[in-house]
Amino acid sequence: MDELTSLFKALSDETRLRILKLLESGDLCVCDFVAAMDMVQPRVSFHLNVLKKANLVKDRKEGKWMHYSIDDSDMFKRFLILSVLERIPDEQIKDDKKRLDEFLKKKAEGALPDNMVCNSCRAKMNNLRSKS
Amino acid sequence: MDELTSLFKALSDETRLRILKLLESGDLCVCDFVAAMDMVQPRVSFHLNVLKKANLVKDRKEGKWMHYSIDDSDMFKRFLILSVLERIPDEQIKDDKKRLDEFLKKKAEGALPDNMVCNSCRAKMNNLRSKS
DNA sequence: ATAACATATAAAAATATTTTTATATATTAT
DNA sequence: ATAATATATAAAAATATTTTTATATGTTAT
Repeated sequence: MDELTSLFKALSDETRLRILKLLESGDLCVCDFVAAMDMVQPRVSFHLNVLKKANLVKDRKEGKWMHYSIDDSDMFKRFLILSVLERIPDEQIKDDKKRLDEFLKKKAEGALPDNMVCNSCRAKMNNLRSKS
Repeated sequence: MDELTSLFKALSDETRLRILKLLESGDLCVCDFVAAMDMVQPRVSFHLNVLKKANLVKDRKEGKWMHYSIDDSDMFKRFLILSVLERIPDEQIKDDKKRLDEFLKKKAEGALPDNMVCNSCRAKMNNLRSKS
């Protein structure tokens, strides 16, 4: 029964639902969450870890960055996540989204040297640049 | 988001999953849970209340007894409950079931006067009596 | 090598949940 | 009316989770 309870426990926290909602449109690294949710980094890492232990997200290391994304390898969890995402209107995380976009834009505008930005971040930055 | 988190919070506790599993085969009153799970009554009432607030169970008063049953009026919750029930093998609550059956049998054998047993309890007792 | 950075982890503090114990309320029996 | 029973609720104690603060680890830049 432990697997079930820890799965639901992972989903029973607002901060973690905000994380899943942010991941809806693609993977993010820890510092993106920190900026988007305006939280200190260990707090974000703590929640990412809860989600990871429940197999709701997976991580991938890219240089010194750690990227998190939704783990949809299990049907039931996948269904749960979809149900959750569709029940949280975008409106509810608009502040997070706004801060995230600003952060990504700032990253892009900072004209940081190539080696300070990982590949997937650069892709997102370019995407943002072409929009504005 | 509160409705979602309190729904998952309600499902994130082993005691409450045991309650749902016991309710799989029909409604029960508080004293049935107390006997089945071998717990003090306020503890059972506390968990029933959490489930009720999350609209996972509903209650019905019958004389001095309070009967609880699964609330399947909402599709999503219904699906969640079914998913949970099918993921908990009967084996895992066999002790609860055993104590419940013994309690119901004892109720029946006690030859309690009619007015001490509510209608739905009597139905279950008769059912048990005919089995043994 | 040293510094800067991203992230993880540990320990302490703050907060929330659960459990227990005691008591209140409502219903039915005597 | 009074006693007995079923359940609810409140307060205190126990436990678990979350947040913060400080520090460790690993990676890349200088």
